[in-house]
Amino acid sequence: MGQATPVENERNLSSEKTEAILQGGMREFLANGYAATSMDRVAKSSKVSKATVYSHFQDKESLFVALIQYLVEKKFRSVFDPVNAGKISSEPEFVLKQLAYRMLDVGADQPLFQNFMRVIIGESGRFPQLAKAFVRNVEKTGFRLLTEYFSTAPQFDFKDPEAIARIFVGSLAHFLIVQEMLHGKDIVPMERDRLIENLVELIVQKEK
Amino acid sequence: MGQATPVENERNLSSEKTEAILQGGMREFLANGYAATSMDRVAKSSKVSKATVYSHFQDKESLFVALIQYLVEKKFRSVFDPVNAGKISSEPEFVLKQLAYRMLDVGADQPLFQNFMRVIIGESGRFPQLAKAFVRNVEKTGFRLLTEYFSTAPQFDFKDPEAIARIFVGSLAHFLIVQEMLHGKDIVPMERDRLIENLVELIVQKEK
DNA sequence: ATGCTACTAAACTAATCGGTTTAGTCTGAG
DNA sequence: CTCAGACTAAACCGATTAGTTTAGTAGCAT
Repeated sequence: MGQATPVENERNLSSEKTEAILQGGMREFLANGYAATSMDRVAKSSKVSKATVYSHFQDKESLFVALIQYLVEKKFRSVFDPVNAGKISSEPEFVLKQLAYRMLDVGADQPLFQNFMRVIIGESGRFPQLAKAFVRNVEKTGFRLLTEYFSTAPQFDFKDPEAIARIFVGSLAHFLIVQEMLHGKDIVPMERDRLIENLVELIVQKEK
Repeated sequence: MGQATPVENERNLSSEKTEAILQGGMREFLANGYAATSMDRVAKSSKVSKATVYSHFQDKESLFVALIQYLVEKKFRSVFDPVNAGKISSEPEFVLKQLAYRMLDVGADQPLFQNFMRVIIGESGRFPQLAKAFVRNVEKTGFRLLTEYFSTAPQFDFKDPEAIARIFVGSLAHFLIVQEMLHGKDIVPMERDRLIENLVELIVQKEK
């Protein structure tokens, strides 16, 4: 497998061009997936010559890997971990609902993130290291935040806060996948509020 | 978009060949995705000449669509709906655990199903009608079974059984995606029993 | 001015793609 | 025997692919 590091700065390659290529690569790869994206299109979308693409990145696979690593670490890292979900000391019911809404928001109306997850899952067979990077940075981040909250909030006394965190994140993530990514809105309709209401209630009833 | 119906039986095209092509197509498309699969490889894997492939299916897209429709309706339809999860009249805790184990089993040790879901999600942008077929046949089937159970089992009195069903299926499906498909086992380790135990407890505590 | 280098546009290569065609084999019906 | 049609292997087509090369431009340092 190709290495993830761009050739950049082995010489004076401008990081502006590198950035442009990553932006163009993002548009193309996230819209079409790995195999269906051509390097000519990446170059055109980056407004850079094809030769420049190949002077900044070793080959197609290297560019793709570098791009996904970049997205996973810089751009979508905190998608499941919105900046301090309100006052963390409010009513648990409020905190959890707030958190759930933000997760569904960012997943739903950011078409880029939807395509990003599509590519991550779609290519997880051929690029397992990228899938793992996604789990390490995105999923794990969400789990940790919630596990911490369930462990420390005085209203709760779960014997296994991590498992509860998984159930919380899993319910919402799966909802997002079915309703948005798989276009299930018309087939198995359900208001987000309905899911969130029931999910939070299910968990909050466990209060001390 | 191409039509889903094979050309078969407009003339005497043998359904043995059709079946062989679908099998070969399944191996290739599920392993490599749509764009990265060539028709030459499909023909070779089907042990059939390329010309025969094109006499049974109009083009690549038609074959792919027909294949996924076939898998969605015939092969993986009841994956989330295992044949009558034990005696439906047993203890709810037992019934739910049984159901959860079967869902995780079939998802985990059937590499074909994993690749199938990978392709469905990965191609859901370019083939929305296939994603919808998946939701209609696979997901909805699982939801319905559980919704019915939660509605009719005398031990429960949920005000919104459908939402609870979503939470149940979602938690398990997301677990499957992260642990198996995205190779997260080592990064965010968790025993399936731990998740199932907590999920079932969370729901069963709601008994009348 | 000279030289170095990041860059561009465009031509190029070898391979592969989806799809068609050709020439010929085999089988079963009339 | 004859004929139709399902099938095969292989050649073929034009387009597209990843990647390289070529020729030339622009900026910057000495």
